[in-house]
Amino acid sequence: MKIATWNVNSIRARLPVALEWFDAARPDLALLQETKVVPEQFPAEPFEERGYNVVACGEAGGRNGVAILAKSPIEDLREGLPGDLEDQEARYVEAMVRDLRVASVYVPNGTQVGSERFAFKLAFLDRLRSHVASLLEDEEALIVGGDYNVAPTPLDVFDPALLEGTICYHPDERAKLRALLHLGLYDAYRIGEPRTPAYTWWHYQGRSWRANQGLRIDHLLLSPQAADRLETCAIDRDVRAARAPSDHAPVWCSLTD
DNA sequence: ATGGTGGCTTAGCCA
Repeated sequence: MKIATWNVNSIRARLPVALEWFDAARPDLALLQETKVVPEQFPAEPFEERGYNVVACGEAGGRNGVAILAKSPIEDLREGLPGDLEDQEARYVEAMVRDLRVASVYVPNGTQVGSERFAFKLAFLDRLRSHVASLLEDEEALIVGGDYNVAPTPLDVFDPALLEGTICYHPDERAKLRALLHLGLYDAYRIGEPRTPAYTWWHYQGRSWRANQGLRIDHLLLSPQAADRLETCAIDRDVRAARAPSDHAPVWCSLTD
C-alpha cells in the first residue's frame, strides 16, 4: 500500500501537475495540504475518474485546506485538531482507510519567529502532540503525514548555521517536533536514510531550487505498528522541477498489506 | 538589508 503526503499549494492552480503526478505515482492514499479551496470547489471529478474517494476540508475564504484521497473507502472521518475552540483553520483531518488510521496535517508556517502566528504554530504542535498521544493508545497502524513546517535536524536544512533560529528551524519548533516523535513515532524517511541530507521544500524565490537550498519539512510519521510494515520511503523531488510546480515535493512510503 | 516569488483575492496576507 502506497501512502503519500504533498503540500500542493492550491489544488486548482496545481491540477495539471497533480494529475500528472497521480498518474505516474499511483498512490493508494494521498494526504494533501494547502489545497486553498472550499470543499464545494475542490476539483474532485478528475480524481474520482481515476478511482479515488475524495474528502476535502476547507475554510471560508479558501485558505489552508487539507484533503484525503484514497482508492479504498474513507471512514470514521474527523475534522479539526482538538484543543482550541477558536481555531477554525482547515489544517487537520483524520480517517480510517482499510486497517490504517491516517491524518493529513498542515502545521501553521509561523510567519516570523516571535510573532503571534509563531505562538499559534507552537501551540498547534502542542495540540498535535496531545491528540497523537491519544491516538497511539489504540496501538493501531497510524500515519500522521503532512507539512509540519519544521525541519528536525541539521541534515534537513541546506545550511544549518545560516538558518539556525529562523522560521521552520528554530530550536523551540524543533523541540516540539521532537516531543511529538518521542511519543513513539518514526520519521519514515529517516528509517531508510539516516544520514543523507534531503529536502522536500524549496523557496520559489531566487536560486533556491537550482542551488538545492531546501528544507525537509514534510514528514510521514509512523506508529510502531505502521513502521513495522514499512518497505520504502522516498521524496519525489523531480515534481519540483515541473512547470508551475508546488514549492513542495511529494513524500511517499509503502507498507506491506 | 525587509528585497526576492507565488496564490488568493483585490492591496494585503500568508507562505
